[in-house]
Amino acid sequence: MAARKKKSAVGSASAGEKSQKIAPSGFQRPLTSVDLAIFAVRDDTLYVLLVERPDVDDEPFPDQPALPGGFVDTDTDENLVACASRKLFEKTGVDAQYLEQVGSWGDASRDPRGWSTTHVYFALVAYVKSSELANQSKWVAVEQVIEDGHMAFDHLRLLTAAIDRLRSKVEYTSLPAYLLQAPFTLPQLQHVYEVILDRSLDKSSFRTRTLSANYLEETGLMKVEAPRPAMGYCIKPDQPLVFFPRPLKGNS
Amino acid sequence: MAARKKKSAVGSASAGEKSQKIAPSGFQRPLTSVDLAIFAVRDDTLYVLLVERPDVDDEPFPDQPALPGGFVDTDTDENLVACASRKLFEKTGVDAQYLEQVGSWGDASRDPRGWSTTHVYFALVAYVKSSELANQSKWVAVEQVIEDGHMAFDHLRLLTAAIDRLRSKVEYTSLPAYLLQAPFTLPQLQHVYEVILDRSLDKSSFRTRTLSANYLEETGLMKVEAPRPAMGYCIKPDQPLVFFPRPLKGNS
DNA sequence: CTAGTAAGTTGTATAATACAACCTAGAACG
DNA sequence: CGTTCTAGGTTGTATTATACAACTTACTAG
Repeated sequence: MAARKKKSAVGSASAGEKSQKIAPSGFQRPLTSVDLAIFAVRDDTLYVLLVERPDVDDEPFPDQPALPGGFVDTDTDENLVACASRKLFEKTGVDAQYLEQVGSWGDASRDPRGWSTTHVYFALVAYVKSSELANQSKWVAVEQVIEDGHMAFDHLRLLTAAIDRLRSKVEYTSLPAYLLQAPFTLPQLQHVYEVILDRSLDKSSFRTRTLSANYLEETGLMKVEAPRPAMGYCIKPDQPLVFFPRPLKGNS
Repeated sequence: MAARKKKSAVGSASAGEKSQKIAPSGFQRPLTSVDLAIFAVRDDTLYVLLVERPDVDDEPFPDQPALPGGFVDTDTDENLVACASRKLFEKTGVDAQYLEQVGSWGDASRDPRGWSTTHVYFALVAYVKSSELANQSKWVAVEQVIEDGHMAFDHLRLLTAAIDRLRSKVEYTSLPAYLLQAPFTLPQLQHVYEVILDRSLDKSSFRTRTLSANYLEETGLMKVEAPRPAMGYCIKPDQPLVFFPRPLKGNS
Protein backbone atom coordinates (compact mmCIF):
# COMPACT_ATOMS: atom_id res chain seq x y z
CA MET A 1 0.00 0.00 0.00
CA ALA A 2 2.59 2.40 0.83
CA ALA A 3 1.97 5.86 -0.16
CA ARG A 4 -0.40 8.11 1.47
CA LYS A 5 1.08 8.68 4.83
CA LYS A 6 -1.32 9.84 7.34
CA LYS A 7 -1.62 13.24 8.57
CA SER A 8 1.59 14.37 9.83
CA ALA A 9 0.26 17.73 9.88
CA VAL A 10 2.67 20.15 8.84
CA GLY A 11 4.30 23.18 10.04
CA SER A 12 2.67 24.60 12.91
CA ALA A 13 -0.36 23.09 11.79
CA SER A 14 -2.43 23.55 14.37
CA ALA A 15 -4.77 25.36 15.74
CA GLY A 16 -6.62 26.53 13.53
CA GLU A 17 -7.08 24.28 10.77
CA LYS A 18 -5.65 25.00 7.57
CA SER A 19 -2.92 27.37 7.11
CA GLN A 20 -2.48 26.08 3.72
CA LYS A 21 -2.95 29.27 1.86
CA ILE A 22 -1.10 29.40 -1.22
CA ALA A 23 1.67 31.59 -2.01
CA PRO A 24 1.38 33.33 -5.35
CA SER A 25 -2.29 34.00 -5.22
CA GLY A 26 -4.17 34.41 -2.02
CA PHE A 27 -6.04 31.22 -2.73
CA GLN A 28 -6.02 27.96 -0.90
CA ARG A 29 -4.71 25.05 -2.87
CA PRO A 30 -7.02 22.13 -3.52
CA LEU A 31 -5.97 18.60 -2.61
CA THR A 32 -4.55 17.00 -5.72
CA SER A 33 -4.62 13.35 -6.60
CA VAL A 34 -4.34 10.94 -9.50
CA ASP A 35 -6.70 8.00 -9.88
CA LEU A 36 -6.42 5.07 -12.24
CA ALA A 37 -8.87 2.86 -14.05
CA ILE A 38 -6.72 -0.15 -14.86
CA PHE A 39 -8.43 -2.54 -17.23
CA ALA A 40 -7.70 -6.13 -18.20
CA VAL A 41 -9.65 -8.81 -20.01
CA ARG A 42 -9.66 -12.46 -19.06
CA ASP A 43 -11.88 -15.12 -20.55
CA ASP A 44 -15.23 -13.46 -21.20
CA THR A 45 -14.90 -10.60 -18.76
CA LEU A 46 -13.63 -7.04 -18.60
CA TYR A 47 -12.03 -6.36 -15.23
CA VAL A 48 -10.99 -3.20 -13.47
CA LEU A 49 -8.49 -3.09 -10.63
CA LEU A 50 -9.94 -1.87 -7.35
CA VAL A 51 -8.48 -1.33 -3.90
CA GLU A 52 -10.20 -1.31 -0.56
CA ARG A 53 -10.04 1.92 1.41
CA PRO A 54 -8.05 1.56 4.62
CA ASP A 55 -9.84 1.49 7.92
CA VAL A 56 -7.56 3.73 9.94
CA ASP A 57 -7.20 7.17 11.29
CA ASP A 58 -9.45 9.64 9.64
CA GLU A 59 -9.30 8.13 6.21
CA PRO A 60 -12.66 8.68 4.56
CA PHE A 61 -14.75 5.85 3.12
CA PRO A 62 -13.12 3.05 5.15
CA ASP A 63 -13.35 -0.44 3.63
CA GLN A 64 -15.09 0.78 0.52
CA PRO A 65 -13.95 -0.07 -2.98
CA ALA A 66 -11.99 2.65 -4.78
CA LEU A 67 -9.87 3.20 -7.84
CA PRO A 68 -6.16 2.92 -7.07
CA GLY A 69 -4.58 6.32 -6.76
CA GLY A 70 -3.62 8.91 -4.26
CA PHE A 71 -2.14 12.30 -3.74
CA VAL A 72 0.44 13.65 -6.10
CA ASP A 73 3.86 13.66 -4.46
CA THR A 74 5.48 16.84 -5.64
CA ASP A 75 8.80 15.70 -4.26
CA THR A 76 9.08 12.62 -6.43
CA ASP A 77 6.56 12.84 -9.25
CA GLU A 78 7.93 14.70 -12.23
CA ASN A 79 4.52 15.17 -13.73
CA LEU A 80 1.03 13.74 -13.70
CA VAL A 81 1.72 10.92 -16.13
CA ALA A 82 4.75 9.83 -14.14
CA CYS A 83 2.62 9.85 -11.04
CA ALA A 84 0.03 7.66 -12.77
CA SER A 85 2.70 5.25 -14.04
CA ARG A 86 4.21 4.98 -10.61
CA LYS A 87 0.92 4.14 -8.98
CA LEU A 88 0.14 1.66 -11.71
CA PHE A 89 3.40 -0.17 -11.20
CA GLU A 90 3.00 -0.17 -7.44
CA LYS A 91 -0.32 -1.97 -7.77
CA THR A 92 0.30 -4.37 -10.61
CA GLY A 93 4.05 -4.79 -10.90
CA VAL A 94 3.83 -4.11 -14.63
CA ASP A 95 3.88 -1.11 -16.90
CA ALA A 96 0.83 -0.18 -18.89
CA GLN A 97 0.73 -1.24 -22.51
CA TYR A 98 -1.42 1.83 -22.98
CA LEU A 99 -2.01 4.83 -20.74
CA GLU A 100 -4.26 7.79 -21.50
CA GLN A 101 -5.73 10.61 -19.52
CA VAL A 102 -9.49 10.55 -19.22
CA GLY A 103 -9.85 13.97 -17.66
CA SER A 104 -9.94 15.74 -14.36
CA TRP A 105 -12.63 16.36 -11.79
CA GLY A 106 -12.64 18.83 -8.97
CA ASP A 107 -15.13 20.29 -6.57
CA ALA A 108 -15.70 21.17 -2.95
CA SER A 109 -17.48 18.01 -1.91
CA ARG A 110 -15.96 14.99 -3.60
CA ASP A 111 -13.51 14.52 -0.72
CA PRO A 112 -14.68 15.30 2.82
CA ARG A 113 -11.21 16.57 3.64
CA GLY A 114 -11.68 19.59 1.43
CA TRP A 115 -11.80 21.04 -2.07
CA SER A 116 -10.02 18.49 -4.18
CA THR A 117 -9.14 17.68 -7.74
CA THR A 118 -8.25 14.36 -9.28
CA HIS A 119 -6.64 13.53 -12.58
CA VAL A 120 -7.99 10.29 -13.99
CA TYR A 121 -6.03 7.96 -16.28
CA PHE A 122 -7.07 4.73 -17.85
CA ALA A 123 -4.52 2.00 -18.34
CA LEU A 124 -4.63 -1.19 -20.37
CA VAL A 125 -2.59 -4.16 -19.21
CA ALA A 126 -2.46 -7.84 -20.01
CA TYR A 127 -4.20 -9.73 -17.22
CA VAL A 128 -1.96 -10.11 -14.17
CA LYS A 129 -2.55 -13.08 -11.88
CA SER A 130 -4.31 -12.00 -8.70
CA SER A 131 -1.54 -13.51 -6.63
CA GLU A 132 0.92 -11.08 -8.16
CA LEU A 133 -1.09 -7.97 -7.41
CA ALA A 134 -0.26 -5.69 -4.50
CA ASN A 135 -2.13 -6.32 -1.30
CA GLN A 136 -5.59 -4.88 -1.09
CA SER A 137 -5.92 -4.69 -4.84
CA LYS A 138 -7.96 -7.08 -6.88
CA TRP A 139 -9.64 -7.50 -10.23
CA VAL A 140 -13.38 -6.93 -10.19
CA ALA A 141 -15.65 -7.46 -13.17
CA VAL A 142 -16.69 -4.08 -14.52
CA GLU A 143 -20.24 -5.30 -14.83
CA GLN A 144 -20.17 -6.19 -11.16
CA VAL A 145 -18.89 -2.79 -10.07
CA ILE A 146 -21.56 -0.99 -12.05
CA GLU A 147 -24.20 -3.26 -10.68
CA ASP A 148 -23.08 -2.66 -7.09
CA GLY A 149 -23.26 1.02 -7.87
CA HIS A 150 -21.19 2.08 -4.95
CA MET A 151 -17.61 3.24 -4.56
CA ALA A 152 -15.62 5.54 -2.33
CA PHE A 153 -15.58 9.27 -3.18
CA ASP A 154 -16.99 9.97 -6.63
CA HIS A 155 -15.05 7.06 -8.05
CA LEU A 156 -18.11 5.52 -9.61
CA ARG A 157 -18.49 8.47 -11.95
CA LEU A 158 -14.77 8.52 -12.65
CA LEU A 159 -14.86 4.84 -13.52
CA THR A 160 -17.97 5.34 -15.63
CA ALA A 161 -16.21 8.04 -17.59
CA ALA A 162 -13.21 5.77 -18.12
CA ILE A 163 -15.41 2.90 -19.27
CA ASP A 164 -17.31 5.18 -21.63
CA ARG A 165 -14.07 6.39 -23.10
CA LEU A 166 -12.74 2.84 -23.43
CA ARG A 167 -15.88 1.51 -25.12
CA SER A 168 -16.08 4.51 -27.38
CA LYS A 169 -12.50 4.18 -28.57
CA VAL A 170 -12.75 0.43 -28.97
CA GLU A 171 -15.40 1.07 -31.62
CA TYR A 172 -12.96 2.71 -33.97
CA THR A 173 -9.38 2.06 -32.79
CA SER A 174 -6.92 -0.75 -32.21
CA LEU A 175 -7.03 -0.32 -28.42
CA PRO A 176 -7.89 -3.95 -27.53
CA ALA A 177 -4.53 -5.06 -28.88
CA TYR A 178 -3.02 -3.46 -25.78
CA LEU A 179 -4.97 -5.80 -23.53
CA LEU A 180 -3.27 -8.89 -24.93
CA GLN A 181 0.15 -10.32 -24.43
CA ALA A 182 1.88 -10.89 -27.75
CA PRO A 183 1.77 -13.06 -29.68
CA PHE A 184 -1.99 -13.26 -30.05
CA THR A 185 -4.30 -14.46 -32.78
CA LEU A 186 -6.96 -12.53 -34.65
CA PRO A 187 -9.79 -14.56 -33.12
CA GLN A 188 -8.38 -13.77 -29.69
CA LEU A 189 -8.22 -10.09 -30.53
CA GLN A 190 -11.75 -10.14 -31.89
CA HIS A 191 -12.87 -11.81 -28.69
CA VAL A 192 -11.44 -8.93 -26.63
CA TYR A 193 -13.36 -6.47 -28.79
CA GLU A 194 -16.51 -8.48 -28.23
CA VAL A 195 -16.03 -8.68 -24.48
CA ILE A 196 -15.60 -4.92 -24.16
CA LEU A 197 -18.37 -3.99 -26.54
CA ASP A 198 -20.61 -6.77 -25.28
CA ARG A 199 -21.73 -7.78 -28.74
CA SER A 200 -20.42 -10.13 -31.36
CA LEU A 201 -18.69 -8.85 -34.48
CA ASP A 202 -18.57 -10.18 -37.98
CA LYS A 203 -15.44 -12.22 -38.48
CA SER A 204 -14.85 -11.24 -42.07
CA SER A 205 -15.28 -7.50 -41.52
CA PHE A 206 -13.14 -7.64 -38.45
CA ARG A 207 -10.29 -9.44 -40.18
CA THR A 208 -10.37 -7.28 -43.28
CA ARG A 209 -10.33 -4.11 -41.28
CA THR A 210 -7.67 -5.24 -38.85
CA LEU A 211 -5.28 -6.64 -41.43
CA SER A 212 -5.69 -3.84 -43.93
CA ALA A 213 -4.76 -1.33 -41.24
CA ASN A 214 -1.39 -2.99 -41.39
CA TYR A 215 -0.46 -2.38 -37.77
CA LEU A 216 0.23 -6.00 -36.86
CA GLU A 217 3.19 -8.20 -37.61
CA GLU A 218 2.98 -11.96 -38.14
CA THR A 219 4.94 -14.00 -35.62
CA GLY A 220 4.19 -17.44 -36.99
CA LEU A 221 1.48 -20.03 -36.49
CA MET A 222 0.37 -20.69 -32.94
CA LYS A 223 -1.24 -23.68 -31.38
CA VAL A 224 -4.42 -22.51 -29.73
CA GLU A 225 -7.38 -24.19 -28.10
CA ALA A 226 -8.92 -24.83 -31.44
CA PRO A 227 -8.84 -27.60 -33.99
CA ARG A 228 -6.62 -25.59 -36.28
CA PRO A 229 -3.55 -23.45 -35.54
CA ALA A 230 -3.92 -19.72 -36.03
CA MET A 231 -1.48 -17.05 -37.13
CA GLY A 232 0.14 -15.19 -34.23
CA TYR A 233 0.56 -11.44 -34.36
CA CYS A 234 2.15 -8.66 -32.36
CA ILE A 235 1.80 -4.91 -32.68
CA LYS A 236 4.52 -3.53 -34.93
CA PRO A 237 7.31 -1.74 -33.07
CA ASP A 238 6.66 1.97 -32.51
CA GLN A 239 3.20 1.51 -33.97
CA PRO A 240 0.87 4.25 -32.75
CA LEU A 241 -2.77 3.59 -31.95
CA VAL A 242 -4.74 2.95 -35.15
CA PHE A 243 -7.95 4.82 -35.96
CA PHE A 244 -10.32 3.04 -38.33
CA PRO A 245 -12.51 5.00 -40.73
CA ARG A 246 -15.77 3.59 -39.41
CA PRO A 247 -16.98 1.63 -36.43
CA LEU A 248 -18.06 -2.00 -36.81
CA LYS A 249 -21.67 -2.92 -36.46
CA GLY A 250 -22.62 -5.83 -34.28
CA ASN A 251 -23.96 -8.97 -35.87
CA SER A 252 -26.18 -10.72 -33.43
CA MET B 1 14.03 25.43 -13.30
CA ALA B 2 12.65 26.34 -10.04
CA ALA B 3 10.26 24.10 -8.43
CA ARG B 4 10.97 21.04 -6.66
CA LYS B 5 12.52 22.03 -3.57
CA LYS B 6 14.20 19.01 -2.33
CA LYS B 7 12.83 17.31 0.55
CA SER B 8 11.32 19.92 2.65
CA ALA B 9 10.74 17.38 5.12
CA VAL B 10 7.61 18.00 6.78
CA GLY B 11 6.98 18.90 10.25
CA SER B 12 9.15 21.65 11.17
CA ALA B 13 8.63 23.28 7.98
CA SER B 14 11.06 25.51 8.69
CA ALA B 15 13.20 27.89 7.69
CA GLY B 16 11.49 29.95 5.57
CA GLU B 17 9.66 29.06 2.52
CA LYS B 18 6.12 28.34 2.30
CA SER B 19 4.42 26.31 4.84
CA GLN B 20 1.71 25.27 2.52
CA LYS B 21 1.95 21.66 3.28
CA ILE B 22 -1.16 19.81 2.95
CA ALA B 23 -3.31 18.44 5.57
CA PRO B 24 -4.56 14.89 5.03
CA SER B 25 -1.46 13.51 3.49
CA GLY B 26 1.96 14.78 4.25
CA PHE B 27 2.22 16.07 0.74
CA GLN B 28 2.43 19.59 -0.47
CA ARG B 29 -0.43 20.72 -2.62
CA PRO B 30 0.33 21.81 -6.15
CA LEU B 31 -0.84 25.16 -7.41
CA THR B 32 -4.11 24.61 -9.21
CA SER B 33 -5.44 26.64 -12.11
CA VAL B 34 -7.90 26.52 -14.97
CA ASP B 35 -6.98 27.78 -18.43
CA LEU B 36 -9.25 28.40 -21.37
CA ALA B 37 -8.88 28.18 -25.11
CA ILE B 38 -11.78 30.33 -26.28
CA PHE B 39 -12.37 30.05 -30.00
CA ALA B 40 -14.37 32.15 -32.43
CA VAL B 41 -14.53 32.39 -36.21
CA ARG B 42 -14.90 35.61 -38.12
CA ASP B 43 -14.65 35.95 -41.86
CA ASP B 44 -11.97 33.53 -42.99
CA THR B 45 -10.12 33.19 -39.72
CA LEU B 46 -10.15 31.08 -36.58
CA TYR B 47 -9.35 33.20 -33.54
CA VAL B 48 -8.39 32.37 -30.00
CA LEU B 49 -8.74 34.77 -27.10
CA LEU B 50 -5.44 35.71 -25.47
CA VAL B 51 -4.52 37.94 -22.57
CA GLU B 52 -1.28 39.69 -21.84
CA ARG B 53 0.49 38.71 -18.65
CA PRO B 54 0.63 41.56 -16.14
CA ASP B 55 3.89 43.35 -15.51
CA VAL B 56 3.73 43.62 -11.75
CA ASP B 57 5.01 42.12 -8.60
CA ASP B 58 6.52 38.76 -9.07
CA GLU B 59 4.12 37.63 -11.73
CA PRO B 60 6.00 35.34 -14.09
CA PHE B 61 6.15 35.89 -17.85
CA PRO B 62 5.31 39.62 -17.77
CA ASP B 63 3.79 41.05 -20.95
CA GLN B 64 3.72 37.72 -22.68
CA PRO B 65 0.63 36.29 -24.36
CA ALA B 66 -1.26 33.67 -22.38
CA LEU B 67 -4.52 31.78 -22.34
CA PRO B 68 -7.08 33.39 -20.05
CA GLY B 69 -7.32 31.54 -16.78
CA GLY B 70 -6.02 31.57 -13.28
CA PHE B 71 -6.04 29.85 -9.95
CA VAL B 72 -9.07 27.99 -8.77
CA ASP B 73 -10.82 29.88 -6.01
CA THR B 74 -12.00 27.25 -3.60
CA ASP B 75 -14.10 29.78 -1.77
CA THR B 76 -16.32 30.63 -4.71
CA ASP B 77 -15.87 28.00 -7.42
CA GLU B 78 -18.17 25.07 -6.93
CA ASN B 79 -16.24 22.91 -9.31
CA LEU B 80 -13.81 23.08 -12.19
CA VAL B 81 -16.41 23.67 -14.87
CA ALA B 82 -17.95 26.50 -12.89
CA CYS B 83 -14.52 27.99 -12.53
CA ALA B 84 -13.99 27.78 -16.29
CA SER B 85 -17.40 29.32 -17.01
CA ARG B 86 -16.73 32.16 -14.61
CA LYS B 87 -13.42 33.01 -16.20
CA LEU B 88 -14.95 32.79 -19.65
CA PHE B 89 -17.69 35.22 -18.75
CA GLU B 90 -15.27 37.60 -17.10
CA LYS B 91 -13.27 37.86 -20.30
CA THR B 92 -15.96 37.85 -22.96
CA GLY B 93 -19.18 38.88 -21.26
CA VAL B 94 -20.93 35.90 -22.80
CA ASP B 95 -21.53 32.28 -21.94
CA ALA B 96 -20.00 29.55 -24.06
CA GLN B 97 -22.22 27.90 -26.61
CA TYR B 98 -20.03 24.88 -26.06
CA LEU B 99 -17.56 24.07 -23.29
CA GLU B 100 -15.49 20.91 -23.01
CA GLN B 101 -12.52 19.83 -20.99
CA VAL B 102 -9.41 19.16 -23.02
CA GLY B 103 -7.39 17.64 -20.20
CA SER B 104 -5.03 18.51 -17.43
CA TRP B 105 -1.31 19.10 -17.25
CA GLY B 106 0.88 19.17 -14.20
CA ASP B 107 4.57 19.11 -13.46
CA ALA B 108 7.26 20.72 -11.41
CA SER B 109 8.48 23.21 -13.94
CA ARG B 110 5.59 24.64 -15.90
CA ASP B 111 5.16 27.46 -13.38
CA PRO B 112 8.26 28.96 -11.75
CA ARG B 113 6.29 29.43 -8.55
CA GLY B 114 6.17 25.70 -7.93
CA TRP B 115 4.66 22.34 -8.83
CA SER B 116 1.44 23.23 -10.56
CA THR B 117 -1.46 21.68 -12.38
CA THR B 118 -3.85 23.25 -14.81
CA HIS B 119 -7.17 22.07 -16.12
CA VAL B 120 -7.71 23.14 -19.72
CA TYR B 121 -11.11 23.76 -21.27
CA PHE B 122 -11.98 24.80 -24.77
CA ALA B 123 -14.93 27.05 -25.38
CA LEU B 124 -16.79 27.96 -28.54
CA VAL B 125 -18.49 31.34 -28.76
CA ALA B 126 -19.96 33.47 -31.49
CA TYR B 127 -17.49 36.22 -32.31
CA VAL B 128 -17.62 39.05 -29.78
CA LYS B 129 -16.61 42.51 -30.92
CA SER B 130 -13.16 43.41 -29.65
CA SER B 131 -14.54 46.53 -28.03
CA GLU B 132 -16.72 44.41 -25.80
CA LEU B 133 -13.95 42.20 -24.52
CA ALA B 134 -12.43 42.66 -21.08
CA ASN B 135 -9.30 44.76 -20.92
CA GLN B 136 -6.10 43.00 -21.82
CA SER B 137 -7.90 40.35 -23.78
CA LYS B 138 -8.01 40.21 -27.53
CA TRP B 139 -8.70 37.89 -30.43
CA VAL B 140 -5.59 36.60 -32.15
CA ALA B 141 -5.60 34.46 -35.27
CA VAL B 142 -4.72 30.90 -34.33
CA GLU B 143 -2.39 30.70 -37.28
CA GLN B 144 -0.59 33.77 -36.00
CA VAL B 145 -0.14 32.37 -32.50
CA ILE B 146 1.27 29.13 -33.80
CA GLU B 147 3.58 31.01 -36.10
CA ASP B 148 4.86 33.21 -33.28
CA GLY B 149 5.49 30.02 -31.36
CA HIS B 150 5.77 31.69 -28.03
CA MET B 151 3.46 32.01 -25.07
CA ALA B 152 3.71 32.31 -21.30
CA PHE B 153 4.12 29.12 -19.26
CA ASP B 154 3.46 26.01 -21.32
CA HIS B 155 0.39 27.62 -22.83
CA LEU B 156 1.54 26.95 -26.36
CA ARG B 157 1.26 23.21 -25.82
CA LEU B 158 -2.05 23.62 -24.02
CA LEU B 159 -3.37 25.66 -26.93
CA THR B 160 -2.00 23.15 -29.41
CA ALA B 161 -3.81 20.36 -27.62
CA ALA B 162 -7.03 22.38 -27.68
CA ILE B 163 -6.67 23.12 -31.39
CA ASP B 164 -5.94 19.48 -32.15
CA ARG B 165 -9.02 18.47 -30.24
CA LEU B 166 -11.12 21.09 -31.99
CA ARG B 167 -9.94 20.14 -35.49
CA SER B 168 -10.29 16.47 -34.76
CA LYS B 169 -13.88 16.80 -33.56
CA VAL B 170 -14.85 19.15 -36.35
CA GLU B 171 -14.09 16.30 -38.75
CA TYR B 172 -16.93 14.19 -37.46
CA THR B 173 -19.24 16.30 -35.28
CA SER B 174 -21.55 19.29 -35.44
CA LEU B 175 -19.20 21.45 -33.34
CA PRO B 176 -18.94 24.41 -35.76
CA ALA B 177 -22.63 25.14 -35.27
CA TYR B 178 -21.68 26.42 -31.82
CA LEU B 179 -19.46 29.09 -33.32
CA LEU B 180 -22.35 30.78 -35.09
CA GLN B 181 -25.12 32.97 -33.84
CA ALA B 182 -28.49 31.60 -34.89
CA PRO B 183 -30.03 31.84 -37.35
CA PHE B 184 -27.34 30.82 -39.79
CA THR B 185 -27.36 29.29 -43.25
CA LEU B 186 -25.84 26.03 -44.41
CA PRO B 187 -23.27 27.78 -46.59
CA GLN B 188 -22.25 29.85 -43.56
CA LEU B 189 -21.93 26.71 -41.47
CA GLN B 190 -19.93 24.99 -44.18
CA HIS B 191 -17.65 28.00 -44.30
CA VAL B 192 -16.89 27.67 -40.60
CA TYR B 193 -16.00 24.02 -41.15
CA GLU B 194 -13.70 25.05 -43.96
CA VAL B 195 -12.00 27.77 -41.95
CA ILE B 196 -11.23 25.42 -39.08
CA LEU B 197 -10.16 22.49 -41.22
CA ASP B 198 -8.37 24.75 -43.68
CA ARG B 199 -9.70 22.93 -46.71
CA SER B 200 -12.81 23.19 -48.81
CA LEU B 201 -15.60 20.65 -48.56
CA ASP B 202 -18.02 19.32 -51.10
CA LYS B 203 -21.27 21.22 -50.91
CA SER B 204 -23.50 18.29 -51.74
CA SER B 205 -21.91 15.90 -49.25
CA PHE B 206 -21.91 18.55 -46.59
CA ARG B 207 -25.57 19.40 -47.02
CA THR B 208 -26.72 15.80 -47.19
CA ARG B 209 -24.81 14.87 -44.09
CA THR B 210 -25.83 17.91 -42.11
CA LEU B 211 -29.51 17.80 -42.95
CA SER B 212 -29.92 14.06 -42.61
CA ALA B 213 -28.48 14.27 -39.09
CA ASN B 214 -31.64 16.20 -38.34
CA TYR B 215 -30.18 18.36 -35.61
CA LEU B 216 -31.12 21.71 -37.14
CA GLU B 217 -34.41 23.51 -37.30
CA GLU B 218 -35.49 25.78 -40.13
CA THR B 219 -36.13 29.38 -39.12
CA GLY B 220 -37.17 30.74 -42.49
CA LEU B 221 -35.40 32.21 -45.48
CA MET B 222 -32.68 34.74 -44.79
CA LYS B 223 -31.32 37.48 -46.90
CA VAL B 224 -27.57 36.96 -47.15
CA GLU B 225 -24.75 38.49 -49.10
CA ALA B 226 -25.56 36.33 -52.05
CA PRO B 227 -27.77 36.60 -55.09
CA ARG B 228 -30.31 34.22 -53.65
CA PRO B 229 -31.77 34.00 -50.15
CA ALA B 230 -30.82 30.94 -48.11
CA MET B 231 -32.69 28.97 -45.50
CA GLY B 232 -31.85 29.94 -41.94
CA TYR B 233 -31.31 27.31 -39.28
CA CYS B 234 -30.74 27.04 -35.57
CA ILE B 235 -29.71 24.07 -33.45
CA LYS B 236 -32.77 22.28 -32.11
CA PRO B 237 -33.46 22.93 -28.43
CA ASP B 238 -31.70 20.50 -26.11
CA GLN B 239 -29.92 19.01 -29.08
CA PRO B 240 -26.72 17.29 -28.01
CA LEU B 241 -23.57 17.38 -30.11
CA VAL B 242 -23.99 15.25 -33.22
CA PHE B 243 -21.45 12.60 -34.23
CA PHE B 244 -21.37 11.72 -37.92
CA PRO B 245 -20.53 8.21 -39.06
CA ARG B 246 -17.58 9.29 -41.20
CA PRO B 247 -15.42 12.35 -41.70
CA LEU B 248 -15.70 14.41 -44.87
CA LYS B 249 -12.90 14.40 -47.33
CA GLY B 250 -11.64 17.67 -48.71
CA ASN B 251 -12.29 18.52 -52.30
CA SER B 252 -9.60 20.82 -53.49
C1' DC C 1 -34.53 41.05 -70.58
C1' DT C 2 -29.91 39.18 -69.92
C1' DA C 3 -25.92 37.84 -67.52
C1' DG C 4 -23.89 36.46 -63.39
C1' DT C 5 -23.64 34.17 -58.99
C1' DA C 6 -24.33 31.61 -54.99
C1' DA C 7 -28.16 28.48 -53.18
C1' DG C 8 -29.73 24.18 -53.64
C1' DT C 9 -30.62 19.47 -56.29
C1' DT C 10 -29.75 15.28 -58.77
C1' DG C 11 -27.40 11.17 -60.41
C1' DT C 12 -23.62 8.03 -60.71
C1' DA C 13 -19.14 6.35 -58.55
C1' DT C 14 -16.36 4.80 -54.69
C1' DA C 15 -14.80 2.91 -50.24
C1' DA C 16 -15.44 0.45 -46.13
C1' DT C 17 -18.22 -2.40 -43.94
C1' DA C 18 -22.39 -6.18 -43.73
C1' DC C 19 -23.84 -10.55 -44.60
C1' DA C 20 -23.75 -15.13 -45.99
C1' DA C 21 -21.72 -18.96 -47.97
C1' DC C 22 -17.77 -21.46 -48.43
C1' DC C 23 -13.13 -23.78 -47.95
C1' DT C 24 -9.29 -25.66 -44.78
C1' DA C 25 -6.24 -27.68 -41.15
C1' DG C 26 -6.07 -30.10 -37.58
C1' DA C 27 -8.33 -33.15 -33.41
C1' DA C 28 -11.06 -37.01 -31.97
C1' DC C 29 -12.85 -41.21 -33.01
C1' DG C 30 -13.53 -45.66 -34.79
C1' DC D 1 -6.69 -44.13 -42.43
C1' DG D 2 -10.96 -42.33 -43.44
C1' DT D 3 -15.09 -39.66 -41.26
C1' DT D 4 -16.78 -36.00 -38.70
C1' DC D 5 -16.50 -31.98 -36.08
C1' DT D 6 -14.81 -27.38 -35.15
C1' DA D 7 -12.75 -23.11 -35.29
C1' DG D 8 -9.55 -20.59 -38.54
C1' DG D 9 -9.64 -18.28 -42.66
C1' DT D 10 -11.55 -16.84 -47.52
C1' DT D 11 -14.67 -15.29 -51.09
C1' DG D 12 -18.45 -12.85 -53.30
C1' DT D 13 -22.38 -9.85 -53.37
C1' DA D 14 -25.13 -6.14 -50.86
C1' DT D 15 -25.45 -1.90 -48.36
C1' DT D 16 -24.38 2.77 -46.76
C1' DA D 17 -22.33 7.19 -46.44
C1' DT D 18 -19.69 9.99 -48.75
C1' DA D 19 -17.22 11.76 -53.51
C1' DC D 20 -17.66 13.96 -57.61
C1' DA D 21 -19.72 16.32 -61.24
C1' DA D 22 -23.41 18.27 -63.65
C1' DC D 23 -27.42 20.59 -63.20
C1' DT D 24 -31.49 23.84 -61.84
C1' DT D 25 -33.15 27.96 -59.27
C1' DA D 26 -33.80 32.56 -57.25
C1' DC D 27 -32.27 36.47 -56.91
C1' DT D 28 -29.16 41.10 -58.21
C1' DA D 29 -27.16 44.26 -61.40
C1' DG D 30 -27.47 46.75 -65.31
